[in-house]
Formats: sequence, C-alpha cells, structure tokens
Amino acid sequence: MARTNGTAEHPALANSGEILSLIATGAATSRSALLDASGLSRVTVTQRLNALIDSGLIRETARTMPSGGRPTRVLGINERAGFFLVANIGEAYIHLAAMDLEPAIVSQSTIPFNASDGPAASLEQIADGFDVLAAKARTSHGSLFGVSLSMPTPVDFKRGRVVGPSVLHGWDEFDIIGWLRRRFDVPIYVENDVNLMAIHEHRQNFPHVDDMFFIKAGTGIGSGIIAGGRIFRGAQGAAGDIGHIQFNSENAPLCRCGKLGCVEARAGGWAIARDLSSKGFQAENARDVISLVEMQKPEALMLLRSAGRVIGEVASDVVSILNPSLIVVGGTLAKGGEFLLSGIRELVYQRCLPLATRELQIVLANPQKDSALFGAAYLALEDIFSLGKVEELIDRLSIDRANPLSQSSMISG
Amino acid sequence: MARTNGTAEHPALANSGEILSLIATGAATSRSALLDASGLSRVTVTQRLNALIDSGLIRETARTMPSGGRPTRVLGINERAGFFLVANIGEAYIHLAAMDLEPAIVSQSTIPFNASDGPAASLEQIADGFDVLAAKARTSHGSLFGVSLSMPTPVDFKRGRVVGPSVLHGWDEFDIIGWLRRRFDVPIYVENDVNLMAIHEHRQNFPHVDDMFFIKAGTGIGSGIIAGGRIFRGAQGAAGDIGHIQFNSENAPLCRCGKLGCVEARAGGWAIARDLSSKGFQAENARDVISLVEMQKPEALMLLRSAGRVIGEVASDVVSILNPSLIVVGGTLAKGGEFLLSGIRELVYQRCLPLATRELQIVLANPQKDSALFGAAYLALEDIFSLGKVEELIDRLSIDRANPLSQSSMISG
DNA sequence: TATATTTTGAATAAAAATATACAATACTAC
DNA sequence: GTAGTATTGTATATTTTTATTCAAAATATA
Repeated sequence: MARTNGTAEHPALANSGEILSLIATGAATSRSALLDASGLSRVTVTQRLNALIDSGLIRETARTMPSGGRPTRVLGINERAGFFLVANIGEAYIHLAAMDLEPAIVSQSTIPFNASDGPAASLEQIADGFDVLAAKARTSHGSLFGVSLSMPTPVDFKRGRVVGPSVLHGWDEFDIIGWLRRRFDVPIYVENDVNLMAIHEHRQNFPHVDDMFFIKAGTGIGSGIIAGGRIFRGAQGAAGDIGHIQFNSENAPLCRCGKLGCVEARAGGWAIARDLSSKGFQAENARDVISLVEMQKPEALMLLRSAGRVIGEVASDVVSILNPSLIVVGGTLAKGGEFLLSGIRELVYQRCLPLATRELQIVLANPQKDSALFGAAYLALEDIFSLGKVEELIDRLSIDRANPLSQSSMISG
Repeated sequence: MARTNGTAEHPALANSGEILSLIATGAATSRSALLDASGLSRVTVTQRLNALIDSGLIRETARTMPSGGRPTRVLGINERAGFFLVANIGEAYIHLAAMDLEPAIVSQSTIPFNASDGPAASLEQIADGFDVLAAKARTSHGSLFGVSLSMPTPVDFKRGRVVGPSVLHGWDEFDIIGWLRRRFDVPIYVENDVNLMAIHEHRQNFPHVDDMFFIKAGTGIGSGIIAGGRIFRGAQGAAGDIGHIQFNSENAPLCRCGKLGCVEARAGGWAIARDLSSKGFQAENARDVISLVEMQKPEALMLLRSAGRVIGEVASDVVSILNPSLIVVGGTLAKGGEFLLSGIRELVYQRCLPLATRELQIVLANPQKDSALFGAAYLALEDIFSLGKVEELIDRLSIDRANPLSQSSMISG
C-alpha cells in the first residue's frame, strides 16, 4: 500500500519502513540479509535502502562481513539520526539522559526527587530537565524520537501507569503518558525499573538467549522475565514480583508488606542489614551490607551466603515453572559475587530436575549504574522501530523535514 | 514476490497465503477485516479470496455480521478441506483420531500401548492405525495436512523428542519426527499432553485471555503456561513442571522422584490415594480418589481440600512470578470441584499481593476426555496456517491437485 | 415503501514491484 | 597476478498491485 508521501525528494522513503525496521532492530544488517528477511526484490530493496541512506537514517558502516566473494557491507542505523529522552526515578534522585540510537548517553543530568511532591510536580521537573537536554541534543542528534521512564514500582505498561499502592504516594493510576504527551508529542513509555534492567542485560550481553530470568537483589528483591526473547509482563504488569513470595518456617521474619516470611524479609538488603544491626554492625541498606562484605566481615559473608540460599529457593521455583536457560543476578547485592551466587546455585541444583538444570547458566550481571536507563532506551528504540510502527516515525520525520522550523515533537521547547 | 505457481487454473492462489492464514487463524473473518489486517487493496484481497474459495479451502459461511448497512459475510475455513491425524499416548492405551479443520473428530480408534515395546514398535502401530483412519478421511476431507502427537512426558518441541528419563523407557531422545516423516510427508508435531490440554482449554474457552495458567491435577501434577496468548515452553520444553517443586515441612513425604516434599507427593492423586489407603480405603489413583469424593467420604473430602491448599501454595508462587489473569484447573481431581478449588483459592488470595489477584479468576476446566487430542489438532492447525508457513501448504496442495493420483502426503498408504 | 448505510463486484488507468540480464566491484585463494 | 566468488548497481520489459470510479446488493431505519 502506498502511503501518504511526505517528502517529495524521496519517493521511496514512505514505503521503506520494513527495511528500516529490519536494520534498526538488528534483524538484518546487510543487503543480502534484507533480501531474505523482507522477501522483496533486490531492486526494491536497493531503492528503499538508498532512500533511507539519503535521508540520513541508515548508513553503511565501515565494517564488512567476509562472504567468500566481495564482502558484504554492514548496514546500521545512524545513531545520530535521532535521540531519546529517558529518566530513571530512584529513591531520592531522578537520573535524566538524552540517548542516541546506539543507544549511548549523549548528555545527562540529575535532579532531586521527593516522593511526597506527587506526580504532577515531579513530572514537571522531569520535563523541564528534558527540555534542557533536548535543546542540546537537537543540535547534533536530529529530532526527538521518544520518551521513556523507569519507575521503582509496578507499572501497567500498556496503560503507562503506576499500579498498586507503593512508596510513591499519589502516583497510583496517575496518567503519566497523558501528562507527558502534553509536553512531548512523541511515543512515551513507562516501565518498571527491574524489567528495564532485565531488558538491558538481555540486549547488551545475551541477545540470543530466548528464555532468561533476571534477579535484582538490592535493598528489595525483584525480577524480570525474558520469555521467547521478549520481556514478559503478565496481566497487570506485576510478573516477576518474587520479593513477596512466602516460605514457611519457624520464626518467619515480618516483612515490610505486613506478611510473614517473604523472600525480601529473609534475603533483601534491608533484611540482611537488620540482622547485621542486631549483631552490632552499622548497616541500613544493601550498600552497607556490601561494604561489610568487602571488608570480609565473617558475619556479613555468612548472611549473604544464607540470603543466596533463600533467593535460590525462589529461583528453583522459577526454574521449575519457566525453565529458563540463563539466570542473571544483578542489583547491589550482586557485588557480593560468589558469596551470593553459590547459595543460589546450591539450591537450584539441589531442587530442580536435571532436565531443567543441565544447560542452565547462573551468572552475575555486569555492575552498571545506568542499567535501567539503557533498558528504557532499548524499550523505546525497539518499539518505535518495530514493524507495525516505523511508518509513524517516517511520517513524523517527513513532516519535520518539510517545515523544519516547527518540529512536531517540540511542544514545550 | 510472485511464487512458483503450481496451479494454472488459479494464478492468484500462489500469493494468497497471507489471506488464508488470517482467516484460518481467526485473525480476520470478513472481507473488511482482511483489508485492515493485510493492508492490501480491496481488489487484491477479492482476487486472492476468490482463488481460495475456488480452491475449496475457504468458504463463505451462512453467518453474517450486522454492520449498519449491508451485513458482512463471515468467512471461514472449509473444515472439510483437509484433515489431521492425532494421537494421544496414555498409560495403557493410545487414542488415535482423524480430525477436520474445525477441529472436530472425524473418526477415531484406540489401540493398546505397552511402554516396554519401545518407540519404534509403538510408532509403527500408531502409523498403521493412522493409515486406516486416513484412508477413510481422504474420501470426505481432502488430503492430510499434518500429524500431531501427545506424549505423557516432557518433550523438546523444537526437536520433537521426548527428553529426560521418564516412564517411557527407550523414548528419551528418540527421533519421533524423523521416524514418522518416513510414513507421512507432512508437518509433524510432538508435544507434552499437559501443554496440549492448556492449548485446548485456551483456544476453546478463553481465546481472548492473554496470560493463563492451566493446572492438571490428576494422578500426577503438571501445568501449562499460556503467555501472551501462546504456549510457553521454556528452554528444554520443561516449563510448567510444577509437580516436583519442594516445600519444607516436618514429615515431608517421599516423592516418586526420590526427593522429599514435592507437590506431587503431597497433592497428587497417588499421594491422596496413599493417604486414603493408610486410613483403610481402597484407592490407587486419582480416579479412585474421586470415586470416594463422590461417595462423600469425609476423609476423602478432607484430603482433597488439603491437596487444594498444597496446589494453592504452588499456584500462589506462579501468580507472583507470572501474574496470569486466569487459572484453570483440570485433570481428574478437578472433578472434585469446589473441594479442590476452595483450597487453591484460599492460599492464592492469602499469599499474593492484591495487585496480582484483584482481577484473577480461578475456575475449573470443562471435563473433556479428548482434551489433549483437540490440543494436538489446534497446535498443528495454527502452525500449518501460520503466516510463515501457509505457502508450503498451498504449494503442497497445488502439487497434489496437479497429479491427484500420487498425493504427496501418501507415502505409506 | 423509500432512504441511508455499508458491503461487495467489476473495469479502468496509473503506479509499484518483479524477473532478468549484463556489468562493475572488492575481496579470497592459489 | 590471476582466477574464483559473492556482492552490488543499473536498465529493460513484464507482472502485480493499486487507486478510482460506478454500480449492485443486502440490511436497518424512518
């Protein structure tokens, strides 16, 4: 179907969405791969590809791939053709960044966060911060492609809302997407931070693993599920909420949530800190625990290993239920390395059937501060360039190019 | 891309795969829906649709849908355009059937099954039984489209093999697909029976539920996961293996698998029968348990309810991990109705966060003897008519039609 | 019964995509 | 260096698909 053609200069651009999507998502990175993947003829692919290269969205990289004959030129997205605005809402700070299409951080800033301010005030601060970053990014990185938010709470991704009561009072059911769209007329995404960390870890380090389980062991405990290569969210976006799975035992500790014996109350950073405090150490959160572990305090090592066994207990349930081929352990407690990992491994290999564990890998995540930020960028990137939606992007760019003075994405700027 | 055109009579047929797929999978069942879903022009859709109707694969049903103006004719697959051969391998019998594209049973038969015969002998019996059914079906239902097998063991679906040691000695890693392909030159599927029951329950009764968890509570306990509307298998096809999740407790019972305290050893039909036997009742398996339940024996009711609580314990873990919107409980023990269900509900609502349970439904499956058989048919149906693979089917049919005496699917017949 | 409304069919010219062929290119292996 | 090989570009006629228009069909509503 021929689409409304925004640019007179590039008649083929309007139909080149599929090609753009294949390259941007990494599904095909050479002309011959595009032929196979798209099913189009070589002439058509060449034509559309040229339109994309002329438009500056796609470019031939310096790299080539050996083929036996003339090497194939590797195609890639021009990472400076556009940019995203991403934000990670933490406990006390919000981390903002403009990210290119690599994705890599172009520029960033940090603003204080007060949960008690409520969503409207905080989002206004975020949007103001975004405006500064966007003004800079526009000079070098084209136009704004999307906005992506990382929240420290359960999120109903489809509706773009925080769901369920949480530490963020007043955010429950607040229409974040609606609010932000008044300032930025581009696709807007809101997702839970643990899911974003899982996405980042998957795309960056294990893109070819289909079924992966990511555990974030920090002050609290959460997880993200990659099923069939994609994040799995469940009905309300609450999938992976393993922190409050309960185990029976005597002296089950009381959890923050009011129940007894939750995983978090046994193995979360705050729980270990609680136990260390009762032994006379100074510890409030996961970072304090790791400090003591790095000082090789035997009590801390013992408690971390024991926390690993608790996490291993849930992990073994997850392995039985989901049968992943990879478990990645991240979060602050993961800095405890083998002391945490060995406990997890012990329980998983003890409890699960050999069929499920014979090819199972359990590894530590690369400690990276901005993991959720990268995940947010990947999330936006892949959705915006997905098969069904690239056309919107191309239309938007065509309009912007037609009258460059009033970029469609600039509402507040 | 124009494809090799097998039929001179229907030039448009070769390109009509997408249309066929949309109708057959239920994604679009009217001409206007096809326009939207395919993105093709009305002329092209009409042309290809006519080719499909002429070929006998698609037909206009008697039903119409009100539209405000002229009602839209509902399109559907001609359920007699082809058939599947499906088999469910049980404990002592193999249930064979020829199924049309509805899917509905065309004809069926049962043969004894001896696990000790080994795979080659049993598959030969199955194939012989299939030949009889196929000969009959061919006279009224076109040609064979696919073969689908239900196994009472874990199956690596991609490779079509039984994996892991099980009750079926000698089947581990046997190349079932390879063996059957020598007799039937059509797509062949092998899948675990619980997954197939989950597929059947989903397609038949809850096609619009995205995230569903199916529990089979019979002599053993297993489960099937529907994630994002599709069956989720995990890395080795072992996902949903909840029967051997362990819970700590005093006097943890010994399981068939050699571990202590497995779900199955606490709540499986054989475990309840074991406990009933020790109380002086005659019971060996789930059916015996249900007989005693139907006789309203208090001990049986109590044990079933208690089994429900054990299953509820796993179910609550699953709800925390997967956040499904529906749990369906099937299998023989499900005939115990509310006695089983109430225990499950009790634990799930007690243990899970309100966010995950506020829209969660927990229901009984419709008791249906041939559930796995229907699931096997759905599995084959959807794969064969899936977007990427319909073309193969059309090619096969075109060849068959060109020289009808030597149907490509008839090797053994 | 007439009117509005939507589906469906058919015919035309225009546009897009294809197959095919030939040529140029850039590497590897000998 | 030269042959071999696979990638890439370009031009042709051909085929497929589309947009557009006009008309007929089947229902609900007034």
